[in-house]
Amino acid sequence: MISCRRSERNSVRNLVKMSRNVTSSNKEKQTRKKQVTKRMKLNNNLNADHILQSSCNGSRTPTYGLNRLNDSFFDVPCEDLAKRLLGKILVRRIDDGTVLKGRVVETECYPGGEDKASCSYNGRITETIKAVYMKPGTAFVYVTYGMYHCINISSQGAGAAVLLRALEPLEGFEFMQLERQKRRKTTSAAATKRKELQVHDLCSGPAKLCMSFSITKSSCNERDLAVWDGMWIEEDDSKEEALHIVTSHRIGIDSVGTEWALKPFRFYLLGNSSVSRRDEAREKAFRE
DNA sequence: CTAAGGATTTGCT
DNA sequence: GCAAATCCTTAGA
Repeated sequence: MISCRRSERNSVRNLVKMSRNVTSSNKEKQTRKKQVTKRMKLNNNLNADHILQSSCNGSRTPTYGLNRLNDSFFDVPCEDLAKRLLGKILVRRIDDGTVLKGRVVETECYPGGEDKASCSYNGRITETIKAVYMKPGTAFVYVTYGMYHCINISSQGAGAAVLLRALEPLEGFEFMQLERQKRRKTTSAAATKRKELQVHDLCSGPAKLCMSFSITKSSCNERDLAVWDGMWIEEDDSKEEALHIVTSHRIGIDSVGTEWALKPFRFYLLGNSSVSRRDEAREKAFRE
C-alpha cells in the first residue's frame, strides 16, 4: 500500500516536473525564436559597401607603434597579403603595459566569394563576421569550437582576409607561458607532470597564438591594426636574408570538399620550428 | 610517433 | 539540432 502511494506520488511529481520542463522549454524556444528573428533582421540590413565605408572613417594618429605598417601594406589582394605578412612582426600591447612580439611564420588566405571555406562564402554577411568586410588591416577575431579564438586580418576585396596560423615568439615569453597554462586542461595526473612549454610551441597554431597574445573577440575584433594602440604589424629589420616560402593547402577545412580544401592557400617559412604543420612533400619539391 | 575522444559556445538552416 | 579555420590528453604501436 505504502509503496503504491509512494509510487503514485512519485509519478505525480514526475508529471509536474515534466510539465514544468515542457513549459520552460517552450519558453526557451520562444525566446530563442525571438533572438533568431532579431539577429536575422540585423544581418539582413548589413551591406558590404556600407560596412567598408563606415570602417574607413575615424582614422587617427596612433600613440604607440610608430614604426608600424600602414594602410597601404594591407590594401592588396589576400593572397599577396598572406605572403607579405610572413617575416613581419606582430606586436601586441596589453593595457598593463606588457609588450609581446612574434614573427609571422604561417598564414592562410580566405578570399570569400567562390571559396567555400571562407565565412564570407557567396557574399554572406552577419554581425559576427562583418569585420572581414571592413577596411583592409582590420582584425577579425572569432570563436572556434566553442572555446578558442582565431585572428584574421582583412585584405583588399569584399569578404577577403588572411588567417594568422603561427608566430615565432620574440618577446614576452613569460606572459605567453602563463596565458597558455591558464587554458591547459587540469586533470590531477597531468597537472603534476606538466612541464613548461617550449618557446616554439607557444604560438604554433591559430588558437595557440591567440591564447599567448591574449587576443579575444571582445578585446580585438574589428580593431584597425593600422592605428590601434593595442596591436600592429612592424617590419623586421633584424634579418636581411631572403625568406623561403612553402606553399601548401589550408588546414582543418576538409568538410568543404576537396576542390577548395586543396587550393594552395597556406604559406609558411621553410625550416621554422614554430610552423603548426609541415608539408613534407612540398618542402621536398621546394628543395629540388 | 599517430589516432581518438572530449571540451564547449555560438549562430545558422 | 548540428557543425565548427582547435587543442589537449591518453592510449597504444
